[in-house]
Amino acid sequence: MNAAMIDAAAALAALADPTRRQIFERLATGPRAVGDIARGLPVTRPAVSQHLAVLKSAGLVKDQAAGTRRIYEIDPKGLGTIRAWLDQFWDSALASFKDEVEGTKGK
Amino acid sequence: MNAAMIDAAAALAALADPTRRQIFERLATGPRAVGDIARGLPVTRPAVSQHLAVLKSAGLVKDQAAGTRRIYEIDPKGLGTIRAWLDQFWDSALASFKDEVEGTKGK
DNA sequence: ACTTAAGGTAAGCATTAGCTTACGGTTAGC
DNA sequence: GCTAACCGTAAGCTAATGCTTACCTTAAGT
Repeated sequence: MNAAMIDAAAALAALADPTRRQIFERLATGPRAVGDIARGLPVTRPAVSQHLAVLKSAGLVKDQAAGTRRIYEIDPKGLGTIRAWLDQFWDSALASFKDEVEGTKGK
Repeated sequence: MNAAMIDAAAALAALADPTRRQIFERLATGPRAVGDIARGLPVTRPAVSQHLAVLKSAGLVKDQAAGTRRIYEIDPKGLGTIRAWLDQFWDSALASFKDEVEGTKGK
């Protein structure tokens, strides 16, 4: 019902791609420019640019102009929405786990 | 480096699909059989079966035979791997957020 | 034994999505 | 002003994937 839950879908879909995760993990070490990110990745720079656009619209990264370069960094907002979405199921998961270790029911 | 981090990829990819999220959310209310899950979803039962296989191999759900029916329920393991993967970036995200509110650099 | 219910699997199809090449726009430096 | 660096966008192609129909197996009920 929350607005955060809605685009938790976008954040999950964004991090589902391996290349996008690589970019995201790379940004975890600190802010970087697009060309710097593309350097060392097995894809071309335009591909990285497209991936960054997806990550940005999912609230996972932020960009910032710096002359002719654009500096990207991790945006905490996207991580927060995913975490909030996961917490929604934490109770159910714990209940399931509790039933398992107790082993009283069903067997 | 952890084994949990490796198949965090599978868990994220599994939850990236909207139908699979619907199934997962439906299971959060309690264990259900396949046909029961398919009832009310806009896809056919075999599609649900395939989705459940993906969720299962990602460690997100567990199944259990009950006569001619199979009861699926949420597996906490999959949620744990995602959470562990997310926590890996929590520090970086907080550092980024900290730089933002301080606003000393860059402006 | 026969029938019915329940569900996994195979084959095939249509859509999506990631990648590349090519191009255009903006800023720094000479 | 001109050139070079940096980056986003468009167009097009290929591979992946989600869905359906059809089939087969297993278990329960009569």
